[in-house]
Amino acid sequence: MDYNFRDIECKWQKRWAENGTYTVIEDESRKKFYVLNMFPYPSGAGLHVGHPLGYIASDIYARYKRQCGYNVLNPMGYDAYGLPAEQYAIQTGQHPAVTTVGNIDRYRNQLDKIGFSFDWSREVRTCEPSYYRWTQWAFQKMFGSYYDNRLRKAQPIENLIAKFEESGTEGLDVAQSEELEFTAEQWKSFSLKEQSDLLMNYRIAFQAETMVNWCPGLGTVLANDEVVDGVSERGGFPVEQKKMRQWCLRVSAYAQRLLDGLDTIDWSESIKETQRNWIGRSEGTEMRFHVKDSDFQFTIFTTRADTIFGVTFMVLAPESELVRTLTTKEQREEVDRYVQKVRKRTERERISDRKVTGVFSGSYAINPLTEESVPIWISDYVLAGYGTGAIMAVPAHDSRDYAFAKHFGLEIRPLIEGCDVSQESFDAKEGIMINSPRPDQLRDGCLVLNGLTVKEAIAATKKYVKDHNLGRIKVNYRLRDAIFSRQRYWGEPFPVYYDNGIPHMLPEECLPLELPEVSEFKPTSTGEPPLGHARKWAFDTATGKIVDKELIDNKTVFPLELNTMPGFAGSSAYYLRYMDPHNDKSLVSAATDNYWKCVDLYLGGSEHATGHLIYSRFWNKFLHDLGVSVVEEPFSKLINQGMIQGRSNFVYRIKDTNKFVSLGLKDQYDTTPLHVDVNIVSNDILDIDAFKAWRPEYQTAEFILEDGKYICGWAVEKMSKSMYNVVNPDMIIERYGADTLRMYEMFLGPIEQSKPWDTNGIDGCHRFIRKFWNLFNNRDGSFCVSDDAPTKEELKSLHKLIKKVTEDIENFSYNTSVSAFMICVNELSQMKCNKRQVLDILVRLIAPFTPHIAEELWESLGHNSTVCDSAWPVFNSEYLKEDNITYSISFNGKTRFTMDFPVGATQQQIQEAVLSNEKTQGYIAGKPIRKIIVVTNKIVNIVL
RNA sequence: GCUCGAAUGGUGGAAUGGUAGACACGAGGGACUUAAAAUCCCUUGACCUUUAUCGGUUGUGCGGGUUCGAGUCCCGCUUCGAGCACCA
Repeated sequence: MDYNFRDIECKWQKRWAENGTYTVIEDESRKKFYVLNMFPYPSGAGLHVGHPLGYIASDIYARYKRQCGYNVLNPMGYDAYGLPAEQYAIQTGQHPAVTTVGNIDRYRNQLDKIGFSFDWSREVRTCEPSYYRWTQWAFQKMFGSYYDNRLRKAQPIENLIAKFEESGTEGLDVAQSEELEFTAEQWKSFSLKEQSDLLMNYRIAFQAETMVNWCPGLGTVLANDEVVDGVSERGGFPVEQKKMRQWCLRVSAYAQRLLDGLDTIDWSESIKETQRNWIGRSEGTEMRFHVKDSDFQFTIFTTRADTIFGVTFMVLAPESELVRTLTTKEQREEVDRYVQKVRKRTERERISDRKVTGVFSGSYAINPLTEESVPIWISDYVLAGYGTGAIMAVPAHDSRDYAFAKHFGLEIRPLIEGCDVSQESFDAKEGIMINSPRPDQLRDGCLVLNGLTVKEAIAATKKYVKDHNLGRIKVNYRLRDAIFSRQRYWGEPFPVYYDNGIPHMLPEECLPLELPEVSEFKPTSTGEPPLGHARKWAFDTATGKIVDKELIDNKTVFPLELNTMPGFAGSSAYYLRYMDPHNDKSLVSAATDNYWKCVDLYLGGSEHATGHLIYSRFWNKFLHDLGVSVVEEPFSKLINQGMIQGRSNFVYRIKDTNKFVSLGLKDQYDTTPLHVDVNIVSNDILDIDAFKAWRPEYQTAEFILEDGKYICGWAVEKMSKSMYNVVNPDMIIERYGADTLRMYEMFLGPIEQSKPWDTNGIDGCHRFIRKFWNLFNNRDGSFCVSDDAPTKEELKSLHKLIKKVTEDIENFSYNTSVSAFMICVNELSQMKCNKRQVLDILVRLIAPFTPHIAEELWESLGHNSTVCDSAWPVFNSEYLKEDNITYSISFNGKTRFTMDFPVGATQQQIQEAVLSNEKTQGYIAGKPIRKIIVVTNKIVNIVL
């Protein structure tokens, strides 16, 4: 029988589906292993060959683990909410649900052809009520919680309310937006609305007026990680800063735990580093400065407390509340003008144009240590959102302060021995301190930093500030709270209604709150989000039903929230839902959660480093505090598969003609390179007839050939439609089969590396699979496995392979194991090996890589079970042992001759044998041998 | 600017400090064939030498170092990629 991959793959895919081969159930008697891919957003373009790379890699691992006896969970689902479907809906009126389902079907169809071992009975879709019910539930729990810094844990908000009733904010140590102070009496005197507003300062899901990234092009706000270089990640529309009341998640409360957790997980150093940067922990000092001729004081944050004696001015962020208070009458007009001007600048302009600008506030601050007064300036190089929005400026040791001081002619006072600040500031945290004031110039006590190193000086100043109650030691994080509202239709609705402007959670039994139908997907004419179009969008507290909004009476029927949740909401806990996808009592049952625990191997792109991978770690930690997720870190091992880039081809058109010149001759003409569809190019040779048929305007094209061929140029670019370099997996499968595709994707290179797709090399893998098939099948098509005992050489070749493949899979080094298969099959076919004992093992080894052909051959070997349930072969080193070992005898790094020694020869025996060998007789090139070193790897090195 | 990672033939890429370039593509040559496809065999880093074999020199971005021995370890650069970036 010939290798007919189409029939074989079709047959087995059908059989797997019918028999539920990959359905998995919890089984306490077996060890679990949880493999997960980042679930895809089903885009309209379908899959290209880059998408399945990670799925194939994880599928190989999942199948391998299964053969090793693990109970493997390998689920798949869809991140179904997202902007493209909604944009499409706005343009065409097509409901996003319809588009999404269509795309999902297409994805499923494509995925099924590749032969994955997914358990589809556990599929989740984030846009289905039975799924997003638990997204809404988690949000409500966050609303009902605050973060206790002492316990390092989320707590029910009721505990905090009880505390306020008893003793107000006294001795409170909790995560909060701003530090508030009130007594129990004050708390009790507040109105309901005031209490509600105050609690927002502490809740983990809270509403706040914040500066948000407003994207007019998309009509919504965006999270920080959704904004890249001042434009929206999706669509590339400009983003501006705007103050809006929004739902937020207090991710910052978990900053330290998110940082600490990184040390406990097996992720790549680069992605951990990215997260560390994003969290941006910095240890420093907060210091209070009094304002001259006033009782007013304000706080600044610095990491360089040691430079307190070099402070020559202060700077406020233009958006800071302090600006209003500290601007004097005389300066008001100028300051207002400046603040207005700054506000108009977009994020983008700020980044591209870093001119030094600023304005004097008119006030002076008093240095708490020296009582010296220094001017307070306002400039946009200080950010309102970080620290306190105010800084002490030390131009000698901070390049930004330096630039500002030079521009406005302010004093620059160096504090480190030997540093030259005439051209630039000295920012390094090293050197010996000088220029401390004399003790009698200090306000109280004495702090002399002279002679200390920077590090010592920082510590000494911190201690001084603390001891003299001038401020406190403070750790700041760059990580901001996540803005959680989107003014969109296609997302999870908030299970929230409003009573007199006070948000209330829908009762848990009313979940899920389903996304309503709307007449339009655009914002309303009054600027409300799309849900403003929904008629049936009010909550009746008396009946617990969703009713028409005309019935709103603000007594029992209240308006519902019009915002929806952002994309990361649904993807933050989906790995938990896969464990128990049909549970309608809880997100995941305790028993199931306790069995699967966490994802053992997570695969996905590194582009989610500061988005999904932070949010879901945060989300999981919160659930963990609630007692839901038993393990604090959800993904114990993470592999980031590289992007598959496109390999574009070019043709060169001679200017103003319809004539195309081959690559090697193009320099002789004035040409324009044009992208040409890679699917009509083979080995960079253009299929001229296909090219003429490709576009009507090329029908009459003429060509200047070299050697009778048209050679195309090429370049590596992103795989995209507009570059005509998209390669579709369906097409590859049609031509070579899924097994070849799987092998080739793994063969391309290390899984973590980005690399261009080049269909040219695929023949090698296809040839290999045919060769493998031919070990079992004669040329004439007959099955030809013999029951003879295998030879020593055959077993050696086989066991070398078992060892290599097992190690490689464990190390995710699939490309080298594909090579190992090729070598082994080559050797075996040269030995004409068709022994059952060998082939039986070979099939089991290759099954994770090429499951279809493996099943087919496994069946023809006479097994009744599937090969995916067979045992992983055991390596036996006995077969690799040799009688004699050939040593290379070398000096000066060159092999001079070889000698054979029996296995187990001692170092001394070898040395003596080499010394007395007839070729040396103790001398080489007339010089006596000084030293003989026996190197493990069959090499003996001689030193003269 | 700070942090992390990388650099090996025409290409993708192999090498626990131990014979660099496995494996594959591409290229060249050959066998089979009316021809094509398919299959199989040989050559393939560069340079020198030779009719050919044999042989030699050189070679992993650059410059040093450690070592009997360095693509691999250490120090100093260069280039490329990624992340963060007026974060005080």
